[in-house]
Amino acid sequence: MKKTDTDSSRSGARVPKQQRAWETQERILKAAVRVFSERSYEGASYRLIAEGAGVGQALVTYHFPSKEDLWVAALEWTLGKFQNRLRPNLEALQGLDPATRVKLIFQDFTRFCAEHPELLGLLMDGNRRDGPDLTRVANDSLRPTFELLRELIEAAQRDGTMPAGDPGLIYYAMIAVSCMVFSLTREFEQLTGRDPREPDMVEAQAALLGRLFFPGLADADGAGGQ
Amino acid sequence: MKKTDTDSSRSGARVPKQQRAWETQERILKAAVRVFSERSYEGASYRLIAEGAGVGQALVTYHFPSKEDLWVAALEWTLGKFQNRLRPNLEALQGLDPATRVKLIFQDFTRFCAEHPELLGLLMDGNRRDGPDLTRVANDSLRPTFELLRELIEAAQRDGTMPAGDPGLIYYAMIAVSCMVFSLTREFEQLTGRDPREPDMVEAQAALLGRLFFPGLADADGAGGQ
DNA sequence: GTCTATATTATGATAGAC
DNA sequence: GTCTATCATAATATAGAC
Repeated sequence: MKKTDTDSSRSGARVPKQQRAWETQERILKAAVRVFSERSYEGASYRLIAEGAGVGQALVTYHFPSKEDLWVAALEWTLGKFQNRLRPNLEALQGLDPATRVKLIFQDFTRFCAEHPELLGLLMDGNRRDGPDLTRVANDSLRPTFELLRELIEAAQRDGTMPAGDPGLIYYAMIAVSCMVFSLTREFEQLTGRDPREPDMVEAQAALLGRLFFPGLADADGAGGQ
Repeated sequence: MKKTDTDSSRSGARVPKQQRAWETQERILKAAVRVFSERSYEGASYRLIAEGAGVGQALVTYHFPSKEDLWVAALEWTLGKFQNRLRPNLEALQGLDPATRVKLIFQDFTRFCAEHPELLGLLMDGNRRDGPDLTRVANDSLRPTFELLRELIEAAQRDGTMPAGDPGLIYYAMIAVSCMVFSLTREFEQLTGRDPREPDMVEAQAALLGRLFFPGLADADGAGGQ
């Protein structure tokens, strides 16, 4: 966001202001993600977020002048967390065939969604409003990963290791299977008596995703399929 | 909701009050579903809903004393629409094997979701709040359909015509594939250039659902696969 | 059943001291 | 960068006339 602090070298023992500011921003973002997720975009208020971050309300407005700004930052922060997790995986998987790569990436995304159920809520809130912000997030943050995976999916389809169908629809179907049950937790608990976030359920969900989208692939990875 | 108006037979040409009230309630519910869907639970206001229904704000409060009441009514109204569509299908499909029945029911649900993308938003809003209302809706409106389909899924798994895995997770995976892309419309449009609600995309989505969850079943129904 | 008017509270955003 | 105080607006809900 701000960046470029030449930092403590000149001012001796004093804690550099920019660094304090950055820590504050992180605390605000963390609280913002939680509140946006619990109460939706419109239900989240500067006051609640400031309270959650342990700062004054006006300070939140200082760092994120409008609510939309704060929402974009919160979403990009969450997406960034997954990108940081995806990057090393992509390198480690480079030798493998396309289908296996897609499979392992989405199975990891499933685990990520279990730990970060807030992501889907943030995205759905963005899809309700019509502003230009979602467009920006989609093109800047979502598109690169989407294009990469779409190409892998198409390659896997040519190999015959993934089902036929529009790659965009398949991509979104995998996203859906990965994350939706973790955003309908209460409902699922009410109907089945089980919490989908329990570790064995998460692994069962990852295994199911593998079985659905990669029926021809051996269930190779550690997590057994129920 | 109210019912029992002995009606015009006695009072001549006068329009019975109860019937007017019921029509008003329907107009309110229709507007409520739209506003809840566009602005989420917290962002929807009595004023906006009243405006959309063409009535005064206080009249909405009269028919639905609290916002939660209105949300429950809006959700149950939407769920009722699908139930009414499901019921005749269930009878017509009675002779068929379990897998085919599940498949056709969910493919119809996919089409329903394309026409009613508001459903997922309503449910997700309910899953954020913790009140007793979602519990009530889950047990009263969701559970019967869930139990019915869960049993069919289990039967299809015994036949070997559906993949292995926790039936609850599979049920929610099918729900996810059916409806999520229609609630992330703007994102999908931005990334792929196509509107998932276009008729051919809806049918492609229904066909994909069939291919994913019923790989052993012939693509029998009218809608061709991609 | 439907309306107008209003009480009360909370919101997003700003001003200005430090 | 962070705080306290405040403005203008909009929210849910209620009261009372018709």
